[in-house]
Amino acid sequence: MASGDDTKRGRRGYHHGDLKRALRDAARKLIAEKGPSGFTIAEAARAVGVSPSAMYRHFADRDALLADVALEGFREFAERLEAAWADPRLTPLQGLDALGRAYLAFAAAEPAAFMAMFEAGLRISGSPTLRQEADRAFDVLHRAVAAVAATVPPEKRPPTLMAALHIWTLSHGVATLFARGAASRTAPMSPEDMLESAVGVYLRGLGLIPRDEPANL
Amino acid sequence: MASGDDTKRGRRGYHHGDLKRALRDAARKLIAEKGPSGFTIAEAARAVGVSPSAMYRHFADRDALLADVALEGFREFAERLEAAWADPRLTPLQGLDALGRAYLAFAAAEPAAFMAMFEAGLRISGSPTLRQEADRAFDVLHRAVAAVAATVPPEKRPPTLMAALHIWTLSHGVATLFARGAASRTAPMSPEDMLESAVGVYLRGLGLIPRDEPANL
DNA sequence: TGTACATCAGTGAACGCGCGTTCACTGATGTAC
DNA sequence: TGTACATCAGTGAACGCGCGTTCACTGATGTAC
Repeated sequence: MASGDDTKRGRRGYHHGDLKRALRDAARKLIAEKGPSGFTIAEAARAVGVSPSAMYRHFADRDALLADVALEGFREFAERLEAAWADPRLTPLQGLDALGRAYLAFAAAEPAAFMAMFEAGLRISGSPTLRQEADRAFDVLHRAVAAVAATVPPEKRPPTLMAALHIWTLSHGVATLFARGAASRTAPMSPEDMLESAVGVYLRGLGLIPRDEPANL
Repeated sequence: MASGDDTKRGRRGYHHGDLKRALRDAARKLIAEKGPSGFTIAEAARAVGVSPSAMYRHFADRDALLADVALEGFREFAERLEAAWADPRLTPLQGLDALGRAYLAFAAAEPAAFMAMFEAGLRISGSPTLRQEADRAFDVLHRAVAAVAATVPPEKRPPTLMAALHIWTLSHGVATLFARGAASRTAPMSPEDMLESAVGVYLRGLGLIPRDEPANL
C-alpha cells in the first residue's frame, strides 16, 4: 500500500518503472492482433507511451523482443502444463487429459505467445534457455505418459518417449488446426473433444486403456 | 518445336508471356526463403525482371498474390494426395500410409505453399474456391480412412469422419512439429516413421489393425 | 541533512531504406476490312 | 498483303508512409561522504 501510486502502473514520470515488461506486454497484444510479422517496435513504443528508441535499453533489437515473448511464452506454457498435471486428485489418465486441455487452453488464451513460439520462424535450438523451457514443457507430458504407462504391468508398457511425442503431435495438431482456425472445415466437435477422443483411441491402441471399456476418466 | 524460343521461357520482349505464373513462382521462392511476411512485391518483380507495377495487371494486390499461392498450393496438395492414394497396387492400409507420406512430402518439398496455406493467417473459409480445394484434399483422406474401415465387419467400423480428422491432425502435427523444424527436441526417428507409428497405434485403437499383429503394410 | 557525482533510463531528431500503390504513358499484339 | 485501330500488358516516375536503428543529449535516481 505504501509503495506508491499503483494506479499508474509503473509510469512514474521520466522513468517508466518496468518498461521491459510493458514493452513485452504491448508486443503480445500487437502480435495477437496482427501476427508476429505485423508487430512493430514503433507501434509497441507508441502503445506504451515511450519513444521507439527507449526499447534499446532493454532489448538488443526487434528480434530479441520477439524471442523474449517466445521465452516467456514457453515459461508460462510449462507452468500451465505442470499445474494441470500436478493436481493430486486426478488419476494418471485424468491428468493426461487435463494436460491436453491445458495445451489447447494455452493456445487459445495466449495466441501471441503461441505464434511467437511456434510460427515466427524462431530457431528454438538456437538458444539454450529457450530450449530448456521448451523441454521443460515436453517433460511434463512425458512424465504424464509414463505415469499412465505405469498403471499397466511392466511387460505391457509401451516406450514412453515415443508415446509422449505422438500425443504432443496430436495436441499440437488440434491446437493449430482446430483451436486456432486454420482448418478448412469446421470440425463436428470442440477442439477439446477432438483431442480427448483422439488420445483415447490412441491409448487403446497402446493397450493403456482396456479395449472395450469407456475411457473411464 | 515450332512454338518459338522455349529457352527464354516466356520472356519474349516487352510482353512477358506468362507473367502471372512467373510472379507466383517468384513469390513461392521468396516465401520459402523468408516466410510469408518476408515476401515483397518489389522483390518478386525484381526477380522476374519486371517493374513492380506490372503485378497489378494480374493481381489486385499483395494479399491476392499470396492467396493465389495458397490456392495453387491446395490444388497441388490435393493432387499429390490423390496420386498417392490412387495407386491400385496398394491395400487400403498401404494407401493410407502413402497418403501420410505424401502429406509430409508436400510440406517438405513446398514449404512456401505450405506456409501460405496454413501459416499466413489466411482465412480459408473466406474464399469458396480455396475452401473447395482444401476440402478436396481432406476428402481424399476421408475416403482412404473409409476404405480401411471397410476391411472390417460393418458393426465394428468406427465413424470415419472422426477418424479422418484425427489422422489429419496427426499428419499436420508431425508436419509442423518435426518435418519443418519447429520442435524443440529432435525426434528419435524420422517424421515419416513418427507418423507411421502414430497412425499404426491409432488404428489399433480403432480396431482396424488386429491388436497383436504388426501393422502389416 | 546536504552536496557532489556516477549511473541509469529515458528523449527526440535524424538517417537511409524499401515498401505498396497510383498514374498517365507507350510499346506490342491481334483483328477487321 | 497491307493498313487502321482497339486492346492488352507492360513502363517508370512519383507519392506518402512507417519502419528499425543511431546518436548525442538530458532528466531522474541512487550513493558516498
